[in-house]
Amino acid sequence: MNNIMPAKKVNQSPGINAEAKIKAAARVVFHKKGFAAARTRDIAEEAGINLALLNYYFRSKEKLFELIMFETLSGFMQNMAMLFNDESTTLEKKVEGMAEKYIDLFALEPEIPLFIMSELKNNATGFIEKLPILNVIMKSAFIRQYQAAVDKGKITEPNPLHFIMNLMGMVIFPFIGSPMLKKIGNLKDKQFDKLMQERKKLIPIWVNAMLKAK
Amino acid sequence: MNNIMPAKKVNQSPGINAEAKIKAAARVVFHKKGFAAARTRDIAEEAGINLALLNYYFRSKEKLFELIMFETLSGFMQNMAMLFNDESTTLEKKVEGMAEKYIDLFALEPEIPLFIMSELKNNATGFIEKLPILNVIMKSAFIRQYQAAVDKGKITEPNPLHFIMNLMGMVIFPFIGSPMLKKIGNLKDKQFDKLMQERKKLIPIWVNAMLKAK
DNA sequence: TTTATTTTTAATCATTTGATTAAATTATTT
DNA sequence: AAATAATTTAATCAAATGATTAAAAATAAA
Repeated sequence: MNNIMPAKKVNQSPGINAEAKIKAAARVVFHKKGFAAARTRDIAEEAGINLALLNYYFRSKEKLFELIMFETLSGFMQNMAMLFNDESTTLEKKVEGMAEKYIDLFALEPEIPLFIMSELKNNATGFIEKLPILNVIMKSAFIRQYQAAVDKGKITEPNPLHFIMNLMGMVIFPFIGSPMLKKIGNLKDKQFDKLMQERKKLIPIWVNAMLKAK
Repeated sequence: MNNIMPAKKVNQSPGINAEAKIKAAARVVFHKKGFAAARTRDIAEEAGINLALLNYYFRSKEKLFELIMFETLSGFMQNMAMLFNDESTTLEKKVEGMAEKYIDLFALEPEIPLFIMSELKNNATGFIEKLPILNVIMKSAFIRQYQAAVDKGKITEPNPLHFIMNLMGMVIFPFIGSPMLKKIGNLKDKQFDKLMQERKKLIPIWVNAMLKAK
């Protein structure tokens, strides 16, 4: 049969690279609807291509999803890995970096947090196990610095996981709960965005205070 | 004479029970998979009833979902409304109450937070608009107490929405991010549960420190 | 009992949806 | 240009899925 993987090719005249258009469309649709609610026809329409092309280039909805999921997860983790393993910065600077990088990222693509958390719960293709970064976080420079600060009495809570939960909760949750939060605060999108920008500076201050609380 | 004792399916539950069984099963399946990924056949199987019964009692998958969603949301909001509007307790006590009630709730049903946030994003049936509670939170006793504390200089951040985001983030996010957090911390379910129990006491301490940070 | 009503089931329908095929079109190579 | 290869499309398939129907079974009413 003709289950031939298509050759890469420079495509110039009619529409630009159809494969790239499908991938970009898949990213949009999957992020917006999640795997289960996304239809291949949605993706084809978003990409402006014939439905058969999707299977021609990516073989199946599952394969295409795995690609998008892996790229999305990698983008998400890259920031974390960089910041956590930077030996040259203080704990405080790492928190500032986390807040700034992630709020910038999610301000551009607000659907990423809920997408990642939802699809990781299913973990249909074992994504969690395929993320080596997660295994080394607890051995990162960040964790060593945290432990040292605990030993010196500069941080009250000895378990760094609580700290990670709090930091991620403060940074990520507003994007996950935005529909509810916008309703509670009667916020337009612009006002919400402004709040998120404020949080880039506020979260490090709050976190600093928390670390010394007892 | 009627000596026919039909030993057919006497032990099968009667009808008024079937409706309740379907509803309970729908709650389990919808919470676990979300609306899009849940199949009516999943629900029928979970309930141990014939598929046609689902439509007989609830007319459609959508109608059944709306029922479950509404009940789940109401349960979620009830705690919040009670605590926010209690004139007799201090801000600090309200925070303690929030942490305790919600962690207890989510420890029993850990899928609720992600379920609610995911389905609210779609907001297919306008759930958000149908929740009057959300409209009155900003006029609650909690908010008045917050503003008073800001005026007295006891709280640094003037916008109570930041506070709500932080509190919800710290309480709710760990349940939303549990697959990732369990992997990072190499935690078994029991260890994770223990961390959540710890947070009932820790969150009020952290929040207290945050409020005075500057 | 007998009749009527409610509940349950098996079978089936109609639509949706992921995927395939064969042909048409476009591009590249000779 | 002719031949070959790559890309795209229209048409269709097959399975999944929400929903319906008609009949059977159980229950209540007479």
